[in-house]
Amino acid sequence: MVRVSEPVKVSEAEWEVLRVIWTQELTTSQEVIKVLETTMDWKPATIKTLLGRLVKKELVGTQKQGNKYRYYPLVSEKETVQSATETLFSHICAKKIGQTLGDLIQQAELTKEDMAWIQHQLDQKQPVAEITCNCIPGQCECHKEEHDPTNEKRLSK
Amino acid sequence: MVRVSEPVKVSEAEWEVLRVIWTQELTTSQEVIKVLETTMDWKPATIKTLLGRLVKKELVGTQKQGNKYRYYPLVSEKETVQSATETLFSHICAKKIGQTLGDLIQQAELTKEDMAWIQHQLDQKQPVAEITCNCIPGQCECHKEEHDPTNEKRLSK
DNA sequence: TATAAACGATTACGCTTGTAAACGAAAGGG
DNA sequence: CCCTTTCGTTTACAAGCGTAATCGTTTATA
Repeated sequence: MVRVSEPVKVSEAEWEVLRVIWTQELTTSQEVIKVLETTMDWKPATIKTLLGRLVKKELVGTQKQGNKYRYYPLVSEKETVQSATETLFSHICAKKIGQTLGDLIQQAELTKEDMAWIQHQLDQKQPVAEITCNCIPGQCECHKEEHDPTNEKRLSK
Repeated sequence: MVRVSEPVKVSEAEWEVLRVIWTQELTTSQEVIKVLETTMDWKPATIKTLLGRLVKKELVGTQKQGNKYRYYPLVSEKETVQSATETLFSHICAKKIGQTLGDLIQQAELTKEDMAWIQHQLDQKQPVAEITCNCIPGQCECHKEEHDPTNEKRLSK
C-alpha cells in the first residue's frame, strides 16, 4: 500500500461523525444529528460544521438530493483505523512494536473468537530475522550509544 | 487502573522530545537539542518551547542545576503509549478490538521473539463470554437497528 | 570586571479543532 | 403566493499546536 500524500488527520469530534456515516453508509445530516445530538450533547450546528469539514477533507462525499445532501464515506473504517495506528506506532521504536502488541492483547477484552482470529493471524505470520530501528540516535535504546551524554561530557571537559 | 483526570494529550512534536527524555532518563535541554535539531530540522528555540510545554503538562519534571535544568520523565513510555492506544481504541466499537488487533499483527513486522511474546500473552488470556458494545446507537453495526433510517423514513411518510 | 554566550521565560503568529450562532436560499404548508 | 422551517455555508472565537524570535538573567570568558 502506497502512501499517496500526507495522511489526512481525523480529529476526535470528526471520528464520531465518521462512525455514524460508516454505519449508515448513505445518510443525511438529519440522521447524523439525530444519532449524535443527545449523547454527544452537541448542537445541530456543531454537527453541520463537522460534516462540512469532513467533506472538505474528502473523507466524506455528497450527492445532491434537491436542496439537501446525502453523505457517504470516501474512506473505509478499516483504512482509517489502520492509518491512525500507523501514526501511533510511528512514535515507538520499530523494535518495540511486537512488545506493544503483546501488551495490548494482555489488556484487551477478547472473546474466544477474537482469540482464534488473532491466533490465526499469528500462525500465518512469517517472522523477520531482524527489525531495523530507524529512530533518531539518542531517541531510543538501540541507538543510545551514538549519542551518549556521559561520553560527550567526558570528552568536552 | 483508575483514570484520575482527563488524560493529558501528547502532541506529535512533544512525542519526539519525550522519546529523547525517556531514553536519556535525566538530561539537559542541550542534549535534547543536539539529538533533535538536525533530524527534525528544528531550531533550538522550538525545542525549548516543547520542553516548556511538557513541563507545564507535568509530563516532564525538572531539577535546578545552577541556572539550568535537568529534565526527567514524569510518565513512563509504556503508560503513555498505553494511554494513546486507549484513545485510539475508543474510536472503535469494543467488539472490533480483537479483530483490529489481529489486523495489526498481520501488518506488523515481527521477529521470532516478538511472536513468542505475543503467543505467550495469548496463552495467558482468559476469553470473556461476550463484549458489551457501548457505542452510541446508530454509530456501529451492533446497534444499527435501534436507529434504522429506513424505518424512520417509512414511519414518517 | 565588562562582555559575550547560554538558559529558561515570554511573546508571536498562523493553522486546526471544538463548539456554535447567523445567514441566505430553497422548499413545504396554508 | 407568503411565511416558516430546513439546509448547507459563512463567520466566530477560544484553546491547542507547530514553529520560532526576543528578552531578561545568569554565568563563563577575556
